[in-house]
Amino acid sequence: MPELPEVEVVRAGLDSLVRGATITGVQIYRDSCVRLTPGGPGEFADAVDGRSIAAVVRRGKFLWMLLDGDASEVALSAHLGMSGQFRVHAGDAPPAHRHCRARFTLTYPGEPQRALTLDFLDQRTFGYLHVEPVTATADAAPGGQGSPATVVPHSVTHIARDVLDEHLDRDHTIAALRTGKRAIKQVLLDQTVVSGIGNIYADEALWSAQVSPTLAAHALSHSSAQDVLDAAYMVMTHALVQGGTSFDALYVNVNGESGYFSRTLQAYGRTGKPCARCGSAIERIVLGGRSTHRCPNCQADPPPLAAPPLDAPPLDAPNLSDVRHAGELGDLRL
DNA sequence: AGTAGCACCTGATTGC
DNA sequence: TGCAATCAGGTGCTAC
Repeated sequence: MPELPEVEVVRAGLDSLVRGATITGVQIYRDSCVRLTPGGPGEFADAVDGRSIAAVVRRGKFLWMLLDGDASEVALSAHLGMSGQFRVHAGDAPPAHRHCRARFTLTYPGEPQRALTLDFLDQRTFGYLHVEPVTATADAAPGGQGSPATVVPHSVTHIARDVLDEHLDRDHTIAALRTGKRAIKQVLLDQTVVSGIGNIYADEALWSAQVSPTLAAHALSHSSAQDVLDAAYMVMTHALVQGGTSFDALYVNVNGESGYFSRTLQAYGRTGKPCARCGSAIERIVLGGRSTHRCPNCQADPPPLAAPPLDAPPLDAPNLSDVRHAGELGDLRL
């Protein structure tokens, strides 16, 4: 399932391929893939046809193309849901795939020979496209004073900055993670607290920080909250680097089940297998209707006051200085 | 205000 | 073998 690292891989791939292109054709194969647009697919197609793509931007799992046009700037927003993919075809495009929900024809001003076909595929149809105005905001994250001005689509204004965002208000995020009666895992999945964390990486971050997913947020210590946030950063960072290395420029694959990161998962999906730290069997519980995986020993609830030493070697954080977020329009190479 | 629960949807897997 | 039930997931909406 696409979470922040996978979406960033898609964003980077799309940005390198479609920036500067003009949308000269739109086909919608499944009307319901267009959402949050009152006029439906017709309005969507009319709004994006003829516009050029200035950049591909992301916050958390929300992705959008900034469109230049003669009217005010708008965004072609996309959410990949559980199974969304973008695929780019150079030259003659094959017939639309069975799961293709929308197809865009792209041309390049001054390069009449150059054209691309951009397909939006989505097997499970939780993903969607829409077109909407962008909004300048000091910071979409609640309480994030002092962050630089940012332009985000209207539908993204309530989404917090993500774990990899250098302007994430760390103190505010830690405080938010320690607020409320909800289990800490449910707070981690709340995209208005901190964005980009999905079910898989929430389990991984909590395993790494040795925090029980069922612990009430208000019972989380300040240092444990720091550990959880740091662990989320590490897990996301390593996934991003692995995803980036396997990325094919003309096949922008975000199918989480392709598993480029699954081999390094320590908790998610490992029910019954030994914990890499202590050997206890990883257990599966249901929390908020979502499957949750934890080590019953080193993620005991309540957590041990003195955490046992880590056997696993510490992770080194790769350099993320070239990961681009909303409002930052530099080049990116993975 | 904060929280819980459900709808949305398809394909793979499991159970009978 | 074939059918039915279950499961997976993120987000937005509604209800409490």
